[in-house]
Amino acid sequence: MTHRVRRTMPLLPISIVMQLTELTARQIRYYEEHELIQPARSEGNKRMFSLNDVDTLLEIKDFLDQGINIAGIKKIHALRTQPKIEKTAPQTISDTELRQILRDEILNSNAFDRGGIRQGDLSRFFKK
Amino acid sequence: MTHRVRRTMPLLPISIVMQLTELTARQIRYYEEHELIQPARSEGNKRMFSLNDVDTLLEIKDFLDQGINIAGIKKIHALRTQPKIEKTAPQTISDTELRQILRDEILNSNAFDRGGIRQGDLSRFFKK
DNA sequence: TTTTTTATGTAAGAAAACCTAACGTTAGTT
DNA sequence: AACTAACGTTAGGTTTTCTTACATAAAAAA
Repeated sequence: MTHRVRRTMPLLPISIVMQLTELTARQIRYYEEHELIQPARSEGNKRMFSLNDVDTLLEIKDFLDQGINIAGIKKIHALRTQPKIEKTAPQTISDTELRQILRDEILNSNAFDRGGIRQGDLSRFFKK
Repeated sequence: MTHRVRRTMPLLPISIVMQLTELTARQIRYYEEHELIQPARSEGNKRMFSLNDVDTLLEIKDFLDQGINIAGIKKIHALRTQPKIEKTAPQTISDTELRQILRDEILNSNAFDRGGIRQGDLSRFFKK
């Protein structure tokens, strides 16, 4: 009967997530509104975030810094969670959309002199 | 400037800690009152717990189940955080106290048929 | 260059969560 | 019988979070 804490367990209130990600509450809610994250809710309707949610938010932040817009990030997420291309279900991403995303990526890839391209890696927050 | 999340970082509100430990808010506050834990506080004075705090609470729960009282647990904690016996600073634990603690331990050690004697191990909550 | 859209800021009012303080309770101890 | 330890419970107040709505700057589109 012992439940288990995982990276998917809703543990953190929005105030802590704000600290961890340096995002405002408005931003976090906006990203949820656009279905980039789906934080759990407490009984009283308060958002409760998992470590994975924080990971995703850090990733979103990184992508936004790279000039990719929310629509683009949404597609990228979709591509990752459902990367199998079945012939029964045709892809919802048009060629033009995909090309636009990639073009944005390339155009902005060296706009800033940043280090690695690891996005949304929560592990960098952990010491031990 | 990147801050880091550690096991000592205050992340969790009391409601989540209640779920993780299956303790009531009253119990948790009571243990703090008796200095078994020292959770951080938010700007607005709300308790914020670290993973280490949760660990400690699980340990406290285990000890209480074993029949050790709060005073005893407090001593045990003190013995662990300051286990060096300097001749300059004499121990504050009397022999009678120590014997009482050990006697309680022995008397209750097989009162229930439980498995290992690992106390307060948060790691058992983590899957990956 | 206007117009629209995107990604936010900000404010208001309500509700949930948490706080301290205080008194009640129950099982053990003295 | 009286006391203590370890809570439960209630009350009133404060903090945090919620939704909704309107404002805005910069970028994109027309």
